[in-house]
Amino acid sequence: MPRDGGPARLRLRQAALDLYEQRGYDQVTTAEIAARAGVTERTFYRHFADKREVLFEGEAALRDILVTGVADAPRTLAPLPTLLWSFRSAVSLLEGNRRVSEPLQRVIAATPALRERQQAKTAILTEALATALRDRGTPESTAALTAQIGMAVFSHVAAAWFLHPDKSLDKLLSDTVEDLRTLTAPLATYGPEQHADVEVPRATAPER
Amino acid sequence: MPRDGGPARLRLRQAALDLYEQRGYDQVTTAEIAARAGVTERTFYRHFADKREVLFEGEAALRDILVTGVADAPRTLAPLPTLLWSFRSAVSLLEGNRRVSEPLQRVIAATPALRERQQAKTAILTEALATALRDRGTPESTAALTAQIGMAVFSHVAAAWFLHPDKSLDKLLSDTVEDLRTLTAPLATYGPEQHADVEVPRATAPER
DNA sequence: GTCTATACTGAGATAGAC
DNA sequence: GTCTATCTCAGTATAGAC
Repeated sequence: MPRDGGPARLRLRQAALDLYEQRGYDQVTTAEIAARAGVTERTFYRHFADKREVLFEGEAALRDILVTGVADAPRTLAPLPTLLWSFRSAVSLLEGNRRVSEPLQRVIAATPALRERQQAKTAILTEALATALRDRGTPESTAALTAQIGMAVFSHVAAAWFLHPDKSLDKLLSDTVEDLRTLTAPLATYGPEQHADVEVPRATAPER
Repeated sequence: MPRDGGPARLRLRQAALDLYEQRGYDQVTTAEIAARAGVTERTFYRHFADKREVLFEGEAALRDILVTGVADAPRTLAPLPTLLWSFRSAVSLLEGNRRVSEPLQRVIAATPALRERQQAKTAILTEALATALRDRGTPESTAALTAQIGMAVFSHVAAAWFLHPDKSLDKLLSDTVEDLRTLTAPLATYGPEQHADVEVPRATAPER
């Protein structure tokens, strides 16, 4: 019997993706996936925590690349440029996996339960980036915010890349950074005092 | 039997929060929640789509406030300041619901499945803000990115508010905006050409 | 309101890789 | 020998169909 990462695990992943794509996520049972991979249902659950997790193996690989990128970035870079530097180090990983990630993203987009899981994975990745920033000296107080801004940029680039397969990731990244600069430019004049004279509607608090 | 929003629904929400807090989310069955609320398990599922949804009624109220805030913001404001303006309109909602939202956030934080759902709700809220921005003329291309940046600020403020209950939300918001300005300041010198001479590590593409 | 499919868990046993 | 992947069997609870 092969060890971890062996054929069984890989066959389960491929079987799951195939079946989810053919018939839709909720029309597929874990028993079917296991059968197609040539193992029992219980084995499926020994490899993957649940029916969704089988599609998200690749997230860990991306996370490792990005965290390593942050650790390896020039020490002179500020926090947000550090993240951008790290993103560029993942470009070839993304480009190389397009063949797999495109059908994967289609299946995820079509299934609420899978979208939920992907958002959770993104949150984990964001937290990992925040930790990586703290490890290289970014202050506690801003590491989390920086990571969130960075992930917003990254997600935006990834989304644009699926819509415009012809454009290069490098180009999309610098375009998005340009957008971010434009968006945050008006903050130069933002302050609490500036708005003190503006009528701000105060909603009365219901339940929540 | 009362209609939607009636006592039964409210009792179910309170019963679920109490039980989840006392014994932990996965140690509570929907049958128990229903019994404590004095209804059948079937009634639970008539009111809420699943075991998680019962805790997230308040998200819709927050979403309505924020979307309305965006629609009502002065037309002269740029996209991101529009969101900040909207956030200030929700301050009293948040302050008024602190008594409820604190135990709620504790339960959610302690349960992976509930955190996942909350992230999904945040994603829905982000999309609603992007749509609200588009409705007032923000270009397609930047509305989504703006909404993501805005939600990062909002989440950051909310998190800080739970850690520092003494500080005012208004103060935390302007502090966070100040942080955002500082973070994005170095982008002025960012560009693809600037990094062309820097050695960027290219990872070899595994699976994903 | 009733019935049921199926996602998921636990304990215990086997067997091959090291 | 240990470790780990796999299977068997039995069970519970969620959520959807009727």
